[in-house]
Amino acid sequence: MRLKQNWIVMMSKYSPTSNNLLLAALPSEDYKRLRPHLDEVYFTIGKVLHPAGEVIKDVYFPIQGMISLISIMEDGSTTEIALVGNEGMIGMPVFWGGNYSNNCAIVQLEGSCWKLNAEIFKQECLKNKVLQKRLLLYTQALVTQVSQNAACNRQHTVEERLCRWLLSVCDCVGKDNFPLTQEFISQMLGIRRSSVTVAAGTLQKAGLIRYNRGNISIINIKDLEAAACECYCVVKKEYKRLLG
Amino acid sequence: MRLKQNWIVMMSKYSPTSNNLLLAALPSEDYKRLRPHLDEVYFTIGKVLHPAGEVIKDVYFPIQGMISLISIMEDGSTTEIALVGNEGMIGMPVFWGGNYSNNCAIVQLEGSCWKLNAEIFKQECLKNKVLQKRLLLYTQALVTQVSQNAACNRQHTVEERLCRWLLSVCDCVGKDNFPLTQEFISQMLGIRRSSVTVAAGTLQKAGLIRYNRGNISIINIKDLEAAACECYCVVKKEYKRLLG
DNA sequence: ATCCATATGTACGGTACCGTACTGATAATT
DNA sequence: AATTATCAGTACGGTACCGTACATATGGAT
Repeated sequence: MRLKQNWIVMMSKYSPTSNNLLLAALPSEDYKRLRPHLDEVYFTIGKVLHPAGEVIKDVYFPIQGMISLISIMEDGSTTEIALVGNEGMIGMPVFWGGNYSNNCAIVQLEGSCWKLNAEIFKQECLKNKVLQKRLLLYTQALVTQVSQNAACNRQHTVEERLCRWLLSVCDCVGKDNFPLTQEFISQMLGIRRSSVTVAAGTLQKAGLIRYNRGNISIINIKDLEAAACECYCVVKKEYKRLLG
Repeated sequence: MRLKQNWIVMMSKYSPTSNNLLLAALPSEDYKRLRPHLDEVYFTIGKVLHPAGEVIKDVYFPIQGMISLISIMEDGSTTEIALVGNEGMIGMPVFWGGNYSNNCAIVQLEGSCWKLNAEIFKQECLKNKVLQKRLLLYTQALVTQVSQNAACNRQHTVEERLCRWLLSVCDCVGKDNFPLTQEFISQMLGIRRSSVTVAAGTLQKAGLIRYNRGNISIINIKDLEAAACECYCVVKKEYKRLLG
């Protein structure tokens, strides 16, 4: 509850209309036309925005917080495919034309989104060149992230990947501390919970992070970057190039 | 040389104009307008169509053969991100607007492509709704494949992944035997060459495949599917749904 | 026919991570 | 204050895969 109030205070620092970067890039007349259809909704951790394989009824533009796209295998094992913050959008298959995908979208760090009916979004995409262009660039950014994940999962150690992931989360929410249990992280990285404990313990001993019962703080971001695999920088750089 | 002649014989079975499925989906007037700009080029194994990080000058529409998108890490290790055959296109970053990406496109199985100047392609994309729609659907198919790879690399064994990969190659080129060294396969799967030897040996003993000095034959496709991870079917099904 | 380059098979110690289980700490509930 | 639930730390045998090295097979060149 305290956390949520903190967030309301933080909100006042931002524009009251929109701080999703995709929406913010729209010309104001486009935005005005869309505005009546946008509902601000607040989601807490664990909320599934899009279950895998179900037709997407609404798309979401994150304002703060963090949402993960997750692959769930037949045996129930999970792997994070991509991480989406206020630079992006949840529901890209609507833009792409497939209307749904095999991944599920789940809230990792609570926050609010602009909710938009999928059909209205689709109509807007058809006539709005600026939006199209922006969504195509975001598509490439997303593909970059997913590609890097594919290679990273094959090539890098748990500790490197944990560092990378923490840095990404840090960028995504713009804070250096966030509530995340090791259990949750293990599901994102597709590893055992106790593997997270060991890796996080090493990082804690080295003074890079601090762990406190479901709360994690980044202490030394420079060294954390050094301990992370190259994937963090590669993706960050490409996001900057593509989305500015 | 013998192989190449075989291929020329096979060609005669296909339409002489285009058997890339993306191009084939275009209305004939669109295709006619584009046709003068399309050059048929033949590529042999190992040819790099797009180096990582270089602005893409030409896009390619495979007719036969197989092209892989590869991630190359700082230490030189490689991982296949996606596999592209005549259902797809090489050079999607031109469509997406980023103009290049961090992945490189390399020929895995020789064959020919339609080559198209990137600028002309870009102009065509701007005015051609059918092409846009088709490329967006292909985008989602590609994302599906890359996503599944990310999760697969995390969750499945070498043997499962090898089976999956062989089946994918089989679908991609429409033949049940193809020239591929274990060294090459190991680079695609991001593993040691000798790990491929062991896994392929197991499959060979089980009568699923036959290996012969750089040539691999699928003997028992049903059992190979049973030995592969679920990823093969998941991706295949989604390609069918999206691209028909 | 011989040699050589290329491809595959085998071996072996090492290690990163897994599956499982249990213990210990801290917050929430009563 | 006591109890309970949740979360983190630790342990230990097991295994899949790695790095490296060397041996063997095979097709093409001389």
